Amino acid sequence: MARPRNPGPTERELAILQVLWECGDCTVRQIQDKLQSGRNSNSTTGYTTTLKIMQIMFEKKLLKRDESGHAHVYRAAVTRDRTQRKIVGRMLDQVFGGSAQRLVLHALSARKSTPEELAEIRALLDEIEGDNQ
Amino acid sequence: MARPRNPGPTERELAILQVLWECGDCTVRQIQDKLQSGRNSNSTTGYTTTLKIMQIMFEKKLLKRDESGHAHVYRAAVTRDRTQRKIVGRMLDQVFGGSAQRLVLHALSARKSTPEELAEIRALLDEIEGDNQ
DNA sequence: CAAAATCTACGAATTAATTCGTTGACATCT
DNA sequence: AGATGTCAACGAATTAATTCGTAGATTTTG
Repeated sequence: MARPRNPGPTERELAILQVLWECGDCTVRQIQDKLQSGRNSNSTTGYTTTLKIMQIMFEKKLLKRDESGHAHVYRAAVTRDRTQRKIVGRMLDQVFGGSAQRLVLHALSARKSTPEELAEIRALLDEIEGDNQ
Repeated sequence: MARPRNPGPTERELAILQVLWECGDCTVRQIQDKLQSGRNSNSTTGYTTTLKIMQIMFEKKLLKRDESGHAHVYRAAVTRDRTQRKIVGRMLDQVFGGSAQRLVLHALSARKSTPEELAEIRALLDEIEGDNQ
């Protein structure tokens, strides 16, 4: 009679995954430092908060960890690609009614892309059209 | 000492906005029927639940309503474009580290697009490149 | 070794989101 | 008018997410 659990990683969990995807294996302390130093506009959170979230992520199988040392060393148990794909897929339905086109339009207008990036997107379009024929 | 309020519309609120954006003005009953008939894979929710969410959305200024009749008539107070833009912007940072390109790649591979849609995306790319020069 | 620092684990507190039940007002039907 | 049905408002209950405090174990430092 209440909200069912969210399928994917939450916002905070995603921030932690970002660090792990970029930096590889980390202790909680390393994640905490990265989050604090590079925090964009979020509130400062304490060490135990980060620890707690990572423990939950471990239970959810979002992270693996090496417990041999005193400080546990964490690693992402899900790939960046797969996670991003799931999130985009869900957002396509929830926000864009399944229209990938509208999503792309907004994505391209939301940030300025470099000419190189635009060229890569063109290449992808070529690839997709090639498959269709 | 807890979670701050989410900035944008929640998942359920988004589902209601989708209907209003597509169908225009609606009573709670109409929204409820649409959600039940077209529900994809979500659990069935009762009338009062939908009513409650729409009342909260009214308080949040996400909806306007005409209270002159017995059954209130609701209307979206936020545009689809603006809402989608915000959500994409937030997701760009949270999920894709600001890389619009990666988001586009996933969006295009997540769903098959028609040749017409792909052509429109090309046109948009042309436009963007024109602006840059 | 003793003191200080660090880390994990446990549990508590807070809040937003979600879900309904119930009640009273109003409308429609017979 | 009386019975029946619809609707808004209120409040309660549940759960996930988030945030820390504290205690006990381990490591490092003097």
